[in-house]
Amino acid sequence: MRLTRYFLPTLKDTPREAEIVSHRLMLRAGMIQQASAGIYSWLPLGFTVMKKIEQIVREEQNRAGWNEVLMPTIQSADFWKESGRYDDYGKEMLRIKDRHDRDMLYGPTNEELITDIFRTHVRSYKELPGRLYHIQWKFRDEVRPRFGVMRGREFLMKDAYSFDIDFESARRSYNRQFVAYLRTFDRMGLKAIPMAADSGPIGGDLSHEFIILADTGESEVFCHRDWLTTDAVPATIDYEGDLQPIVDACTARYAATDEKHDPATCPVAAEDLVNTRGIEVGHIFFFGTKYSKPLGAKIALPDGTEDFVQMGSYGVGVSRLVAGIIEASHDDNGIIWPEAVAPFKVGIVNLKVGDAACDAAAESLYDGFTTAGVEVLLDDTDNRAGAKLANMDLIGLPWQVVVGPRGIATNVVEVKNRKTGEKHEMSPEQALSKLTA
RNA sequence: CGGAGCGUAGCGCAGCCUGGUAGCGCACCACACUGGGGGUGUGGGGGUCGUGGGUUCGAAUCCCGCCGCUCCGACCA
Repeated sequence: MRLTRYFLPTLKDTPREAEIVSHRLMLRAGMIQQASAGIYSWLPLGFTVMKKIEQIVREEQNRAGWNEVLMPTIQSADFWKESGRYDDYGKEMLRIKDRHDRDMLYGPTNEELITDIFRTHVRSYKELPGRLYHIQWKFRDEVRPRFGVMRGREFLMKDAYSFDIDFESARRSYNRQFVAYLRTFDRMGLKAIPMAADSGPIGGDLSHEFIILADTGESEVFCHRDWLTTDAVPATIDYEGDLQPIVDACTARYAATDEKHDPATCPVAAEDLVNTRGIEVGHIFFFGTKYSKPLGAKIALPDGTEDFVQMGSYGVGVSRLVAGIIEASHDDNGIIWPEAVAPFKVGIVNLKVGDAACDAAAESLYDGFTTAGVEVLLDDTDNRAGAKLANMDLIGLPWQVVVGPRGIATNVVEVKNRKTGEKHEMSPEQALSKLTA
């Protein structure tokens, strides 16, 4: 992509409304534009990153054995009346009426719809486990949206659901998601810690929030010091095998949200306990027959009797992750994208557009990267050098290749690693082979 | 939903207290000089001062209503 043809409205000044760093940087880097309170338009750079995150989530859900579907954003209130939640949900649910005066709503979540899909088509235990997910926009009319897309009213979320014959089987579904989440966040360059979370009225230990540590996080969390230095993600995973040892190993190391943490019973010595803040990027839990019962989702058992199906649900805040990754990865100059979610891998800066040698070298590099299938952004604008370099740091592409008249005279460009700040001079050919390897 | 604050050019702000017909920086346009970390000069363009009403000879400024947005708290992916 050439910057002269790319819609990237970066800002030098920080818009006043933005308080936390990810919100500031997303606005400054031209990723989003606020449409109204808690509702945002996604501009090209932000949209690209969000799609990359979405794709990683999708790949890992598929790998874990879930089938992707797509349920609508607008739902009939009928299902919610059936589950009893139409009255319970309160003002967070956006209620609307269609032209026939029917009660509709913009879905804040999808248990009702997914359960309806399941009950319509699945009659026998032989078809279990049922494993479906979708990635769809949600709307929750938060009293107080804040922090940009971190707590928007409209947000993109992956929600997966499982249907099992009994608790042991449900636990296996749960473990698959647990492990899939470890992989998902790890691929995005995040250390997401699974923390024991409030499991609500169902009880039991099958509820974990996946939290990335950040000072600006909304949740207060407690974890063992070892979490700060260890990596919990196994290199290879056999989803058909027994995942319990992996989950056990992970949950053996203490980590809990404040609602679950109790100093009186905490097994970790005070000097080993870290009390910090975090951002919830995922939440998995088992809720048994909470929805299958009111909605009548029953299956035939081997002995010919019927029973309600055991359900779990598993959410990842896709749009929130865009902000979460920035919170976890930035410096004073701007964003530092982990390569897996970077909008472009390489940014070429032509310091002197119009200079024949610089233009030729920059174009040649651009063609080389493009041909090699490396996503590249070429700054071919005629801004000043300082502005271009500052802008490139701001948008945080992992690698910068700086082409200037001084270096190109001796066939040298500068390759900079955005994260470490390391700069190395080399020929354009070497830069190409280094970054396409 | 309690508390606080803010709406003046695309962005950041001043002007308001003490009413007299709107200004600064950045950005934008033109030209010149410049050119390796957000340049310099000259000349331009752009604003029903959130909105409705009131007071007044006169309202961005004073008064009342409404709308929007943000922050702190309680609640949530």
